[in-house]
Amino acid sequence: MRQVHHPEVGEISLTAVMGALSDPIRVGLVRVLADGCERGWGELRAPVAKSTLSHHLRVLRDAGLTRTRQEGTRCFVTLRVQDLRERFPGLLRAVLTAADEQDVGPQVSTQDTPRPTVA
Amino acid sequence: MRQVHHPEVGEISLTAVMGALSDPIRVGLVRVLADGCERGWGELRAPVAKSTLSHHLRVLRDAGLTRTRQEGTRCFVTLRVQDLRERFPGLLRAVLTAADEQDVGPQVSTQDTPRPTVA
DNA sequence: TTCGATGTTCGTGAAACGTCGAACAAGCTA
DNA sequence: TAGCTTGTTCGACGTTTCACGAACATCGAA
Repeated sequence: MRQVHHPEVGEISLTAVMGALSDPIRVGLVRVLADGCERGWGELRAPVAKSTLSHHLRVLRDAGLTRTRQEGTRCFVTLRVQDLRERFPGLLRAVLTAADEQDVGPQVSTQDTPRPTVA
Repeated sequence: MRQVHHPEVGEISLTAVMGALSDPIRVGLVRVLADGCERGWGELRAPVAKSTLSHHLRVLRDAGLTRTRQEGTRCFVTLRVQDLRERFPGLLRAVLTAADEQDVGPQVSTQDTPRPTVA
């Protein structure tokens, strides 16, 4: 399809990351990817049209939160856990903890392994 | 002028906070207020019209990041450090560290004239 | 080569955002 | 009372965001 751009670790902007995390669907996506494992694009489930999902994944990618890898016609998405830890120590953990607590973006899941509901 | 609304600690939404922190000027304001001390509205300096500054302070207040107190015709603003720590442990520190590192919102400052210390 | 699957991009609206200046409201002060 | 100070609100403007369906590009399979 097209080679996409990923910002370098040093280029990841705080305000861009904050903006990316200001939408419940995107926070839901981050939660799904939180374990650092790669997920297939088509595996992701969100209550929006696929063009909209593509848009959200693009925002996350452009902000430097995720990395997209292409393989044939398929895409795989990863949360840039290590890069984020390096650039913003403590931020990811704080966000994920709060997101779990408030159950942000609950309708986002993966086809195979739905996220367990937090007690 | 008007009684403003401040969300309770338990009502502070993660996505609202992230959205509030997605603008450099607002991050600059948070940096200025980071020590937890109260600042006078008129003491704040930012490269925008006062109506715009009022808008930004409103966004911060509505998101639950700051508290506004009125005294006569003047307003005083505080960062809700304790509330934020309680609601989002580790978040504020991570954000401030990154904001300092990237020098976000550098044009925001306080007028460094002596001001009445508020107890 | 043709077909189907997979994401991206485009075109289009509706809504939200950031910005400004002007007008306003509330409280001091002369 | 009048006038000044302080900050909010309003209306306007242009930009950006989010949403959708349709069209497109690319690759693997038939």
